[in-house]
Amino acid sequence: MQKNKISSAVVRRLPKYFRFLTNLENEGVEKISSKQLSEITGFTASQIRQDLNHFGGFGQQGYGYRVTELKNSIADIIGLNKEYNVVIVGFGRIGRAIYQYKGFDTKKFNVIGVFDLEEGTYDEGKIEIKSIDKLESFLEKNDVDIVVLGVPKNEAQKICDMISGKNVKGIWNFAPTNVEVEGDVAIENIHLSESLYSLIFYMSNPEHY
Amino acid sequence: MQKNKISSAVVRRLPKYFRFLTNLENEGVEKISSKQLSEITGFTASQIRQDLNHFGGFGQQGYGYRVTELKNSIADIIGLNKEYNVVIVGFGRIGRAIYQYKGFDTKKFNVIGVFDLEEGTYDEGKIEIKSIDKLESFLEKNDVDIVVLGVPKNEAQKICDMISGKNVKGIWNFAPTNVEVEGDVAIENIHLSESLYSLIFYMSNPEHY
DNA sequence: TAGATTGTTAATCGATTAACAATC
DNA sequence: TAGATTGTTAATCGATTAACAATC
Repeated sequence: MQKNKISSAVVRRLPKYFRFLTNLENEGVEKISSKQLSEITGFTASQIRQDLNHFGGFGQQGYGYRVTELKNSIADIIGLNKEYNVVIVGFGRIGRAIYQYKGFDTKKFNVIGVFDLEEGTYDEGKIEIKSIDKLESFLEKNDVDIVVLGVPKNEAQKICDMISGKNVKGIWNFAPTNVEVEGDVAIENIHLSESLYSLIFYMSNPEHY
Repeated sequence: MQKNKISSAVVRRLPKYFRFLTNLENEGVEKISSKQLSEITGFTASQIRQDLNHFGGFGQQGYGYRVTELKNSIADIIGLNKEYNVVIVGFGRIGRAIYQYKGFDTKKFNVIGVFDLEEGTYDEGKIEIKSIDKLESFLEKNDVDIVVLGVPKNEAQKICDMISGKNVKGIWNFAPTNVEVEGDVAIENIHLSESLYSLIFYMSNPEHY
């Protein structure tokens, strides 16, 4: 019954399509062809059509795609029209940066808890930081969708062990280590130093860039 | 004369090899086979050998690889044994997080300048924040290898236009937009919302995870 | 020498690109 | 209708995996 898995290459392009289409919408563009989208995104027109057709036919032959309609369809596919309860674990530099990140719609991403080794408050008492000791019971009592992991690498796996069986659906991991969690939990890693090291590789080896 | 380009898939695995080998070294492990490394990393033994052999033969038939030696070789390949002068442009949440990020060796990454719209100081006067107006002349007078872009998306391309022709070798871009720069400059993007959106896609569509 | 494991070539698999029939 | 552009199948390309000879 299960359809073929969407390859991760396609999944990584979906947010890019969403971003470019949002820009086009803001510029007031109403229609776009795969050829035009190709020029903007750098992907081939063929690839764009292939990608979209994994999820359905959003275009009109001879015409192209309606920008707003396609943008909204992609938002639905990704799941951007739902709300998510988020907990930030580890309130160091990265946890704080994520807390205040303005890049995504904060109506959809409710940070309902912030945890760190040290209890306390932050931002003139506006943020209550709870002890990590209380994370497990918090996850049991609240409907947490996403855990943002901003703890040191030694702590990351311990937190993930707490998470399994708590109905958490995704982990956004900033710790520089691979974590595992039991059950149906998606994990997305941001490994900053790996990204920097890739950059340095290309700087050191420009013939491969 | 130019050899075949190393594929980006390989380049992205190099920092992972480096990370796992560093861990192994710290644990006191002296030798490792591609099969053992496969179990640790999740890559196939075949792939690991293929990847390494793009850069030379680092192993010994019948024996395996010496951990420290291989780790050092990979560091050399990536370019981790050199020093880099870094400038941070945009000192908001992300710029600050990167400034204080402890994940990479700060001896090798000298932050020699921090720029923002507003001049000032930070961290009890320890950090001087210069006006972005002065960035261009700073780049001319100093040998800057890497520019970290932590500005809003509308500003990002303007900064990149300043950068071309200034001997900058790499841009680490955190702005949620694609930037371009003339000349032989490597660009590495960290698109936080795209990463989050991928996570949400898999949360919403677990059958594709 | 025998066993182990690399380095490397060949086979397979999957993703991208090209082509074109369908159709607006 | 003619022109344009999608949706989709087929061809190509590149990356991964398998196999094995080389050799420590």
